[in-house]
Amino acid sequence: MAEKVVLIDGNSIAYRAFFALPLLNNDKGVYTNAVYGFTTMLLKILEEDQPDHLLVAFDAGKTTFRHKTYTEYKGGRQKTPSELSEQFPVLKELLDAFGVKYYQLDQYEADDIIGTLATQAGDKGLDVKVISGDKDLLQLVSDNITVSLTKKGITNVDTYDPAFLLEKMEVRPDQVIDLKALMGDSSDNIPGVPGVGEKTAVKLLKQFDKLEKVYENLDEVSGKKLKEKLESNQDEAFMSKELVTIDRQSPIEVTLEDLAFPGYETQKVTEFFKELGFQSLLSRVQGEAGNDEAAELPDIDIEVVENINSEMFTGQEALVVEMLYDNYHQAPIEGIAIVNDTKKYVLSIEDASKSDEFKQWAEDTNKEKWVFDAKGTVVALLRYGIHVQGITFDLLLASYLINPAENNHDIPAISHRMGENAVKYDEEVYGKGAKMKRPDDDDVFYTHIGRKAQMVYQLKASAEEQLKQNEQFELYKELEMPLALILGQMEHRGVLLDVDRLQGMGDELEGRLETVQAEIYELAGETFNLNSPKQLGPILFEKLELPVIKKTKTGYSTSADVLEQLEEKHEIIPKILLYRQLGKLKSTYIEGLLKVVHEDTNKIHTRFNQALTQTGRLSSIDPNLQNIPIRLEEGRKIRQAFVPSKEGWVMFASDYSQIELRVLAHIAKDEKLMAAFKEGQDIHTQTASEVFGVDKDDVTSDMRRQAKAVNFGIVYGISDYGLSQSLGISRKEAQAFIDKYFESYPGVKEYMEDTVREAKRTGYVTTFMNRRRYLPDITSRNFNKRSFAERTAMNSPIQGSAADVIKKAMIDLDQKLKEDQFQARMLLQVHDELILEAPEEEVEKLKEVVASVMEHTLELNVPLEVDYSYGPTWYDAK
DNA sequence: GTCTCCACGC
DNA sequence: GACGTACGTGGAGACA
Repeated sequence: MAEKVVLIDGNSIAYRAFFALPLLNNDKGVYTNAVYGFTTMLLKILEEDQPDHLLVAFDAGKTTFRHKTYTEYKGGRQKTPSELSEQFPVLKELLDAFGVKYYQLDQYEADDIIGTLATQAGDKGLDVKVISGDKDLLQLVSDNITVSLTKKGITNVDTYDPAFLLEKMEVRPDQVIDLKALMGDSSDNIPGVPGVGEKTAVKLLKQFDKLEKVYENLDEVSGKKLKEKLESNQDEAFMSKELVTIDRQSPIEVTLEDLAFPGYETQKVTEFFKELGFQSLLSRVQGEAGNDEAAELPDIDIEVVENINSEMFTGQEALVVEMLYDNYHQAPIEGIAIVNDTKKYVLSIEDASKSDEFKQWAEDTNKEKWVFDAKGTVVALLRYGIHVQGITFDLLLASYLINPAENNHDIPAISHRMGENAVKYDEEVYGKGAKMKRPDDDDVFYTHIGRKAQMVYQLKASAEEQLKQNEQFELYKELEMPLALILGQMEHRGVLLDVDRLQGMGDELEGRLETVQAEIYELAGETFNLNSPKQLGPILFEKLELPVIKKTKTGYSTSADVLEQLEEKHEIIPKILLYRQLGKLKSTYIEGLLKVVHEDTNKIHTRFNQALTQTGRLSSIDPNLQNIPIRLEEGRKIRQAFVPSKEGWVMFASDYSQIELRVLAHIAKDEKLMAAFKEGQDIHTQTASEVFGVDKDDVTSDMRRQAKAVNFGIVYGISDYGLSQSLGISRKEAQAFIDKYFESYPGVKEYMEDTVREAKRTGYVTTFMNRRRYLPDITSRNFNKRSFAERTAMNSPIQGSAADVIKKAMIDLDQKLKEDQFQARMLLQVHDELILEAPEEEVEKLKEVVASVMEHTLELNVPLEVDYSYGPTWYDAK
């Protein structure tokens, strides 16, 4: 890819920022709004464009060569307010901190500097991006020069390439100057031709192409008045053209090479931000990867150990088991780093796995191990016959609990967030994508993992301190940590897949898909790629002329809800829906699962991500076993391929009934809702009866369906819009439902209001076990952001507390199964249900044990209810 | 490789 | 009236 050059019009952006933002000042009383705005824009460019060359150009002084042509150039402009002009020196300091070059040239404007450099770089075939608020710069647009103009605010831009320019302004880049010459520009005091505005100018240019031609062919101009005006202002027009023409050969003394931008040093920028009081921007540089290469890390003293002996261990060490790939069920262990208060060791997995001393230490419950990702560490080493015990600290889980909104929870990112800089990002050491590999130099590799272990060792104290401060230590230590080990066992154990059965279903689907596909092609009158919405769209909405219901950014929407509305209109529609349904089953579930099944054991080993969701739920990847079909019979049959791993065993599934609504009843202490659960009412019927104001016996199935959707909406925190979509009603009607719901359950309403109020006060919401979710947008002036945050505030405690409940139940159940010496064991968790496998003969006792553990793991002020079932396959456990 | 669209579960 | 609307994962196509 061509190198990227970014040229910023410094004055223009500073002006924009100044006027777009309120007049902020920092604690020293210095105005910083323009600098702040400029910085947000700069950070965005660095993140998104990653320029190889970067320059900020400024205007120099009052007079320019243009004033010789026209003394009134830029006349009548308001003087730059002192609140802004005093920010320019600060802005330049900021650029110095970033290591970004800036330049100004006597008698020239920023435009000319940019024009000259852009032209040079463009000629060399580099990729150029110009950033400004000044439309004049659009004349620079070409195949490899884009110009981004600020819209509202500062970071919001329109990026013009020749096509977009033509679309927006109806001119080519070279016509921009003709356009300005004709219409003038009051802000620069450029006269143009009085009486000619944008419309007329565009019209003239369309007809005559350029200014010179307009005057050569004045006779052909339509309209007497216009002709006169053009005639009498010819000099002004040509002078205007000269004024707005950017000098692309200004005598600049900088070259492209001078503009090389290697990235900034986090340290310097951080310091400067702190000085200016830009607290909110700190996280954007600290989490930034790969920019502090310049600051070489100090060497650390690492001992590469081949002969492991028990003397090495103090009983409190950080342990890092390094793999290059994230699937720890398969990824080879590249090395092991161990750090304690005196030493740093690294070992190869070969040496470690054949060492009795290592195994002894690893499996000794009394020898503390501090790790990053207990689950991955344990599972990876299990493959080498080592069952790690004694893990007392997990940096990954700690970091996740402290703030689930951070999306990067690897050791370097956490370290940087916690103010430690002594470790590189993996990408720097390993590269990324296809080029990712272990460094050829072992020293580099061992140093890297040694540093990681060092970080784990070092950060334990402050991470635990933070958890305690947040009153989350129990959540961490008694819930998530033990759960990690249980999940690890579940993953490692795996679920047996009936591969032949799945294969058989695949073959059958294959045949049916071919048939349906042929029918669709027949009805469409042509063949096309049925999996491509882009190709399907035109067939349905142009060729077959079906009514367009919804559009997407890129074309016609062909989503299921759209197609369902067209079902009656053409017989091709139901076939497409069927094709989609079967195709999904085949590609995602049949082929997808077969792809990841372990070839020796026929088992599937998912990974539960315990440090991802914002609410505290788990997620499942590689494969995702939390979205195996159930709703439609056709898909549900996939579950027949999930079978017990032993002869004479059964699959046993147990799920909470309405756990979220029960949690809601508990938290909100709503009398009616609590009563309904205590009495064992059907909650959807109950809600329908309340919302529609009819007797429970008079609730129709349609009322119940709608009430169910409302309950669903409450649980998931959807908006009136969301509810309107799911019920196919108007937004007003949906809102009416929601209002009615709150009227019916005043306790719920009160809870919702309290929660939002509390979230506004503290900035976060919590669950039963003190899991947190921060909601910075809850005080946003932006209605959408704020509304979303408010719904999140209402919903997260419900969903998150339900997650707490089932997680705790898993710990209790694991304990109980061990205690009572069950052979039965957990395999999967799907948010509100647990799937186990068990010997047939344990089933009777299991029913009772599982249900009672799940129901009583936490006592709420409504009963928790658990349903269970079992059978020879997961399908039968329904 | 990354984005978009679509579809599956809770 | 804004403007994009519960949380996730994954497959396929399109584009670079």
